[in-house]
Amino acid sequence: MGLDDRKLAVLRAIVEDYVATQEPVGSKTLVERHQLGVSPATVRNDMAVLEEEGYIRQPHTSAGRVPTDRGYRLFVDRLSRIKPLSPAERRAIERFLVGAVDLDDVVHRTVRLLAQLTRQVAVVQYPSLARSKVRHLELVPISTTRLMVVMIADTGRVEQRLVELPAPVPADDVTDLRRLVNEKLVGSQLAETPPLVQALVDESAPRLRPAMTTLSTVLLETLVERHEERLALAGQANLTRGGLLDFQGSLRPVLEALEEEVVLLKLIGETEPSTTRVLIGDENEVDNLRAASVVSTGYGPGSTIVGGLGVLGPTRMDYPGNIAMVRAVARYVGELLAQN
Amino acid sequence: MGLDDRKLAVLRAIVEDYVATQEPVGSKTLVERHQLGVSPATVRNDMAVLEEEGYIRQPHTSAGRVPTDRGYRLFVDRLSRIKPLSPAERRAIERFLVGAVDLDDVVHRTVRLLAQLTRQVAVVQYPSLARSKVRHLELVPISTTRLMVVMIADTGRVEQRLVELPAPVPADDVTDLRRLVNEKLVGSQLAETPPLVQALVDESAPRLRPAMTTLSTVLLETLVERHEERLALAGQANLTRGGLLDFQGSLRPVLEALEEEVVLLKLIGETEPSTTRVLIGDENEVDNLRAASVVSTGYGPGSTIVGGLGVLGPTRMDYPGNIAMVRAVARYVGELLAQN
DNA sequence: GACTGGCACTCGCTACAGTCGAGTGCCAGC
DNA sequence: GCTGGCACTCGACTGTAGCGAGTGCCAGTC
Repeated sequence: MGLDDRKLAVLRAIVEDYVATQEPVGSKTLVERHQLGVSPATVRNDMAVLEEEGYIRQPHTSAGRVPTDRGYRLFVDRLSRIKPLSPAERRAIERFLVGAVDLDDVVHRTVRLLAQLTRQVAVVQYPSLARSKVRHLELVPISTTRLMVVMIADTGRVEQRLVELPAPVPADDVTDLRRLVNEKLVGSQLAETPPLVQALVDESAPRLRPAMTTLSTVLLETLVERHEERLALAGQANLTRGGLLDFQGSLRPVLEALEEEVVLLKLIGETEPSTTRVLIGDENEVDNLRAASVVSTGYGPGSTIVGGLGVLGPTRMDYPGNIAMVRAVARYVGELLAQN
Repeated sequence: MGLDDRKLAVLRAIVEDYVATQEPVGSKTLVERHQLGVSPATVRNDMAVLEEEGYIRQPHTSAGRVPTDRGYRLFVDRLSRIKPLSPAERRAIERFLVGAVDLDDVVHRTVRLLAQLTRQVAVVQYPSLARSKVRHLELVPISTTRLMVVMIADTGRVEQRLVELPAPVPADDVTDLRRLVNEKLVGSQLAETPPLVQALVDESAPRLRPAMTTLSTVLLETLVERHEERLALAGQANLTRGGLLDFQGSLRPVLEALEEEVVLLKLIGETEPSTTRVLIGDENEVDNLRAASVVSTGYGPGSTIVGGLGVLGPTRMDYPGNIAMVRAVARYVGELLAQN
């Protein structure tokens, strides 16, 4: 494990060159491009050690070296500093996000912005319902036995569901139902509503009981259990950059994984708060994405986190740059949400 | 132009074989696989004519023949019968679509179903707002100067927008506003609302005038002018089937085109009612999709049309099969919508 | 002891030649 | 008008050879 400073410098140089050129890098070109102050032969010795330790490998005997997942990991953890954004990028972010009129708009703009800045596939999770509070519940009668439930969350998210009532409910009763659910649920965290919803049924007048029961089932189902999470995706065309070299020639598995919302949520769904997470190659547990890396972070108004966002690309990506972008975009989005 | 029956049969055989095998088809294999009742030499003569007329071409001298866009066009128009669905497919459609709880659900299930059945990229347009009628407008006060406008359309579509009011509006006034907009707009076709919305401003009491003006602007903006159209996409991974042979080796342009909602809408946005539209290769006007074909149709409850859906794939696709699928799915979705 | 220059070796890439065979166009004959 | 036959084309594949980038190792130097 004894990697002295120069060996680390060599690894850094290899990663940087490989990311830039997309070609295995050899000892000679390495000393030419970076001022390592030693000869190619020395670098070769260092490379041999790095290879033994599993940080780099040779695609075939007598080709240059390529970083392994482990090498990228070391690079990200210890050898790179987050690249500050250029003024142009900073401006792009601001310009892109002002003028968003509602949450949908914010999410869509964000995901496109991120895809454009990083030139990778971008993913943005809508603010998680589980982390949202109920701001208002509206019941709109569609017919006497049909109700449209519209839930507005404090994060700006709006969900609706059609409810089929067991029996006709007069308009006055709908008013009562509306008052009751709002009194009870507004302001509460969605993840914690189940007991409240249950109480709602227990406490409501017998007259309202059947309707309330149905309503509560739907509320629980839609808002808490079911496909509560949504996300937006952009920049899939970026996967085709770098010819077919990345992803060993087949985009298939990657495209398939991108169609699975569950998979993506697991990847960018925030775990630890406010740090930027980097998953490199094998580290993520999706088989189809063994050749991909993910950079993600949480976002939200102020210091709270309501959802995740990130980018996905080949392991051979510009980590410092992408990490910087993801963070910056997350911060801007957070500010935007805080304003509402 | 004089193509006798046998020449047409040869063309049909070429298309079918090429679609199935993905390889240029020669005269000998053709007579072996189809009972044409003539010798390879004769077929060769016919092929020469077909080539002269532009229906087929040779990738290189002395290879087999491949249909041109023009050849596919003739095939679709005159040489193919729509393939009836297999019972399994029929069942798959039914099973997939029952249990959809709301419009979002219907659209998502539909697009996945279509992608799975056809093994192509599927696109489903949400019911167009322009073709929807207003069922209900809800105004939810978020704060004294903020209003959430929720519009529920008869097609099940729900749109919301945040409105920033010029001055605080008391709760009673909100009630009045709600009553007014609903009285005026419910039941009207969205495309025809602009004059109604204008009238709304003119007729409202001076006290409500400022709020109503803002409200009307937003209504017009969101519901009529702006991104009124939405769509869902699935099956992009299917583009990678057939190796890199389709799309001459580069998915890039296709993936890019698929990210442009406007482009897709133009492709599947219905024009003539209720017919199935087939655009082959060059026929569609998007440069990036010159190598792709689109099969699309309109759908809606009963005989009205509220949106479009379709599939996109290489020109070398199973037209009869895909046409059948697209039609069948559109019909089922229409029935589903009619039930609501 | 660490670094360096030199050297033999590996091996993928490219170019080139040769062969194979699927497929064609044409033509004479039925 | 169809057919069998035939010469021809040309891409795909195979094998060989040379090139060159890159390596590992070793002996020599500071």
